[in-house]
Amino acid sequence: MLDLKLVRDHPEMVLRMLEGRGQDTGALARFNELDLRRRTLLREVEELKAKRNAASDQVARLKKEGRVPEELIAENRELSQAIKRLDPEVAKVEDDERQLLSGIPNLFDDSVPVGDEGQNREVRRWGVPPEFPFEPKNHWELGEALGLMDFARASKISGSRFVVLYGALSRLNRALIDFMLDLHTLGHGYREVWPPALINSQSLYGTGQLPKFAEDGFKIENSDLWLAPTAEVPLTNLFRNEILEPGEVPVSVTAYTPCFRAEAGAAGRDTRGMIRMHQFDKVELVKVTRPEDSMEALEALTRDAEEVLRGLGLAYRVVLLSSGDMGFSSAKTYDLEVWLPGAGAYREISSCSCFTDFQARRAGIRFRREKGAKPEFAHTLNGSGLAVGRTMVAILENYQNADGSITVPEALRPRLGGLTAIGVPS
RNA sequence: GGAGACGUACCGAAGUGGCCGUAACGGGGGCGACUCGAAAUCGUCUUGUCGGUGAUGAGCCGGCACGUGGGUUCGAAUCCCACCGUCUCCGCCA
Repeated sequence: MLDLKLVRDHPEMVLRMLEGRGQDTGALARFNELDLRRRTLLREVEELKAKRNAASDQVARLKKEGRVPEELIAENRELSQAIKRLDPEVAKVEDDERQLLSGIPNLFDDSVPVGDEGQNREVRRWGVPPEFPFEPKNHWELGEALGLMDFARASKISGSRFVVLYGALSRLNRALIDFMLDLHTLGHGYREVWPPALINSQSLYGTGQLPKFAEDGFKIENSDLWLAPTAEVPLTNLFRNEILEPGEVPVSVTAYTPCFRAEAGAAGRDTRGMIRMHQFDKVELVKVTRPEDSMEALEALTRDAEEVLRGLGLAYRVVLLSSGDMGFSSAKTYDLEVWLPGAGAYREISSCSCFTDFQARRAGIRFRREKGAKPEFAHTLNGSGLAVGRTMVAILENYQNADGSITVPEALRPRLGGLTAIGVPS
């Protein structure tokens, strides 16, 4: 959520942002109208309340003297009735304004290229896409041929966009989670967290998934709980409505969770394979920083995510997203795209974003610079470190051999009991 | 799931219709005094938010907040209702 006063006093900034994101700018005019109306009403009702409070004190004083000021009480009754009429009106306008404001996306950083997807900018590449003396296969062809990846039975159990993994692939999935968590905790100084995977609507509101993106989530029936779409939600909401003391900032936390997404708008896209699932595993990185440190923290967080790909020897590139391609809450986003030989393309495997104070304002995440100082909104960041399913996809496609077996990346071998290849008796 | 108790500031906790909300009392923390320094002691300060007015500062004026939301009342932390959470006991259970 943007700062109310910023929207009020600097509409030109908001306008530029909405245009850059390719969004309807009408919200701004509606906001001004509502804000003016709210403040007018508020003044009116607050004046009445001040009068009533003063009169009530007066009643108390007179009663103490043994008098019963019938007239004053009658006057006050009328004041109260007027307040009772106005209060719901104020509440309604406040609610409308909040709803409108919470539907306005975040301002984007000056370094973000303005425009649509075509303006996305590759900032660096790492590694060399492997050459194959044969036609490289898709991960699902490889996985199914090995008998270790089963979409048919997943569909029987659950439906489309689910997968069953067996044996070495199931173990590879587990090893990847372990590898990533160890790298980030032991190597990059993150604190490991094991959070809930069912999340209440307040928390989803705090990170910006609600109210705008309700159709992307799975909601539990007869309950206020949702399946977590990403560990970003529980990790960031760890600090919701809290004031962090000077020594506690910056915060770096990481968690593995299963993630659940309805993929409502993705009909027909990535229908085959493990790229776009209703359920997938992800290791997430979250940071909470002081405002002046957040852009540098985004660079650090992105590098932390890149380290996973480097450790696994997977070629990738880093893409700075344009204003029109960025997420709703983000001020600046780097996507990590891994090379997939089966697809012959770089595909997103991590998205690292700085949300400035946008989530912090919604979620009430604040900090103090010094003991006793006034609390300020912190900045929040997150990134995938990495999406586990897509990492497995990348390993299968990049490490495939002519006979359909998969070489295990060196870094993972200790976690797979020394296994060097999947699919051939060694 | 059933029964009971509880929810007030950074922590503990008092307050049972107005003189009780920065909010008693205790602790913690900041600043100061004493001290060569420290401890002990003493003094003092320690919520946030919205609106108005200032300059988007300081200050001042006002509204709101005693888990959340309603209700009763001229007036609610206090009485009533619903919901949420915590604890204890019982039941069930990986």
